[in-house]
Amino acid sequence: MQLSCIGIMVARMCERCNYAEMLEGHGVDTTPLREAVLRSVGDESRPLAAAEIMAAVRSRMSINKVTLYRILDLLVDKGLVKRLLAGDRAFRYGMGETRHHPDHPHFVCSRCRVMECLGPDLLPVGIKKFQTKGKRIIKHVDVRFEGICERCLKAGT
Amino acid sequence: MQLSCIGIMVARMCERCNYAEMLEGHGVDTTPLREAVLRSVGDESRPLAAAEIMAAVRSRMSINKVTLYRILDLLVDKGLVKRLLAGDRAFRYGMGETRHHPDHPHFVCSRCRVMECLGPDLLPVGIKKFQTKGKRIIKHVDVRFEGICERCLKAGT
DNA sequence: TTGGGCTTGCAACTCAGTTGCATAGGCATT
DNA sequence: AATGCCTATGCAACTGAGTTGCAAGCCCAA
Repeated sequence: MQLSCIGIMVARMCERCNYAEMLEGHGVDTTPLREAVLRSVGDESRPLAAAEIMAAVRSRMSINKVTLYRILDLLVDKGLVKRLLAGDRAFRYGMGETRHHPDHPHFVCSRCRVMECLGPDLLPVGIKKFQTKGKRIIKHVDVRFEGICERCLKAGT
Repeated sequence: MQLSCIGIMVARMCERCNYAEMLEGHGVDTTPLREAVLRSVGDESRPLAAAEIMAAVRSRMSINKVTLYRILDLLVDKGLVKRLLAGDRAFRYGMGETRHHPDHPHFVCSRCRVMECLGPDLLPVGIKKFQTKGKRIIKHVDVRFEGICERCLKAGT
């Protein structure tokens, strides 16, 4: 990460330009903090709690917690980021759906509360074609697997 | 509800005896408060937030909020009650799985945050046979539909 | 009757997130 | 340059849901 935008082409796309573009593409003016928050979420393979995002952003610049929550609200609102439930009191934040990030279920370890992304293939077939049974409107489905993660299995008795 | 245990047989089972029996059956000594809490959860068709359970119990007897949370912890621990996520910061509590209450997905209205139970038939086929892919152990799957409920659809523009 | 183990209550606390203001920068208009 | 406005950020104080620590009160057994 932190690849130069005008450097030679490398395997990974220039994330820096990318995140700024993503913001603009969703009608959000980019600011250094917004970009840093989105980058912190996007550079991780698993959804993070606000406190983890704050630590990640603070490793590079200074940010107030209120600002962080406001930026997260904004990004969730614009669909760039998804607010996820892990089963404890803290929300997790992961990248919103795009071509590169298709909808997928999550796994939460009930011991260490870490949340992981599962492959979209683990979304049970047919779950996308849920009916609007009754007179309610169904907009999303959220599939959450719970159990013990690999690390805890290795570590614990 | 509140049918007499020694009265004539009516369509519904004697809930009073039932809840006490359920407690004992799960190795929990019954007390008036525990029974009242379990009844409040069991008599509802939808999962309730702690505050709603408190109101329901208090309509019949007095209870302290700490006691309520401790009883809920106990019931969840013993499997009599299930702690559910609605998308806001408050847990919901619904009856645990039994022969009469099979596993089922839930619906949450993103406008009024009310949670409803959906039929077990709405659990996408095959979701029960999820693999223990990788080296993690998967214990539960939680399927949550989100959208706008019937009441809000009628009420709102 | 002494002691231990439960259940319940009260007060104070925690944690994650929110609200209400103040400040500071940017841009447009005068 | 001065004025006004609009947005982004920060600080302090607050909120809501749940938790912790400790003190009764009660029951049963030794």
